[in-house]
Amino acid sequence: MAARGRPRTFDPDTALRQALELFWERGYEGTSLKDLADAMGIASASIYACFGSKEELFRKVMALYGATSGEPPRRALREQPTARAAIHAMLRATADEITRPGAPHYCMLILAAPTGAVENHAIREFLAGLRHDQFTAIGDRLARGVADGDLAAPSAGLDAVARYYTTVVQGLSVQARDGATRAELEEIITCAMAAWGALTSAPSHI
Amino acid sequence: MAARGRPRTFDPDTALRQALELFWERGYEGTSLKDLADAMGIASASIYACFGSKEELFRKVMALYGATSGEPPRRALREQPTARAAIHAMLRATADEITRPGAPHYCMLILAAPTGAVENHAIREFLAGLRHDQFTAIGDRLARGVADGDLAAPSAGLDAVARYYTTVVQGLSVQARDGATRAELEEIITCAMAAWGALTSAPSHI
DNA sequence: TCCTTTATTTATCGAACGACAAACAAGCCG
DNA sequence: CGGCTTGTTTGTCGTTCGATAAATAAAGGA
Repeated sequence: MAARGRPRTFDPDTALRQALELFWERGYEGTSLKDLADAMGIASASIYACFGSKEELFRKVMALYGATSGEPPRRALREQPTARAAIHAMLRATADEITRPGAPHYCMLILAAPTGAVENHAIREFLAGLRHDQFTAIGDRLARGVADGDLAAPSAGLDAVARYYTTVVQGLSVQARDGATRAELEEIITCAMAAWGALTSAPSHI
Repeated sequence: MAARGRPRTFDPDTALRQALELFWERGYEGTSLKDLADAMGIASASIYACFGSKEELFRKVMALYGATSGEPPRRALREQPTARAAIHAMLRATADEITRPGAPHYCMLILAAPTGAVENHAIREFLAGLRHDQFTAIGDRLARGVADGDLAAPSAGLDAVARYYTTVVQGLSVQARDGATRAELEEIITCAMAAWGALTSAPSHI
């Protein structure tokens, strides 16, 4: 418990946030250890001592990212009363996050490392796993809607609808990256939600 | 006209196709000149002599990519008789291309270089421009539908609908990258087209 | 034939890459 | 204090990066 040895001269949480900023700006392979060390204000050897390696640092960065930027969409899915409202609010929360002033306009899960050198295959798998979690969360929320009675089992299949809205989330990220405004994302979301009525047969009293 | 000097010992078109394969597998930054030279069967100096630089080679690769993989979706937009059929066929042609056996399952315009090092900004801008062309082509096709009388001007706005279907195309690429099958992409497309009726008010006799 | 032109080979450039070893510094504990 | 533990600094490891200069090779034209 007691602090043995020489104390750290930097705050790991602060350094992690600075690493997040840089990885977010440039993606995984586009960010070098020298860039990171400069931005974090420490030597690269301290990165290894504190965080393990570039890859482990990135994984910790993504944990922070998920706990911050990922929370509003997750909360929307969790707290909205109906499946339809949850999906709609999740899309809007996503749009908020990927057009936030002062941060890069895209979702790191989707665009931080979609392709790259062979030796970074593990990172791509890691991100693909997180994307699969997104899909699962959406599918689970739809299933809850069925259980709650606010959503009739869609004729298209729950998985198909979940995959569709996952696709919209992922497409939104590319749109934001290409400079789409929050208002333009809202229009896209309106279009995407226009499919809801045809996809589902929600009881009319909801 | 006459072939002056020592003739080339390799076929630039073949070499370009081999470069396309490698860039497609690994993205722009993930592919090194050594990788390219090995795959193309020539020395890196010959790449510079024939193609200029890594960046110029990539631009030529993308021209080839657009002329081959890009053609079926473009043809769908061009040749289908109504806007609705054109959008639907374009989405299905896209799905065909990004699940083609023997090729990576994603669209290079979207995922070959969405993020990266600062010095490769020009490449990202280049790809962003090609993505904008996609959006424009979709918007133009919708406008033609209005002119042809098979599509009433959508209340949501033509641009919004065009941006929506562009978003779906881009999301499909991430889905394919994550292992979605052609059948699963078809389900997504069905969901995306389910919005059409609500977005537009096509004359019922079409 | 020899000159010009173009292509290929070979070798290498300086810089940056991720990663780490060794030496030094700063705290607690006995 | 003197040892122990931990963090930081410094320097450098071997590799790879994109890019090119110089030397060699193979064709046509005079």
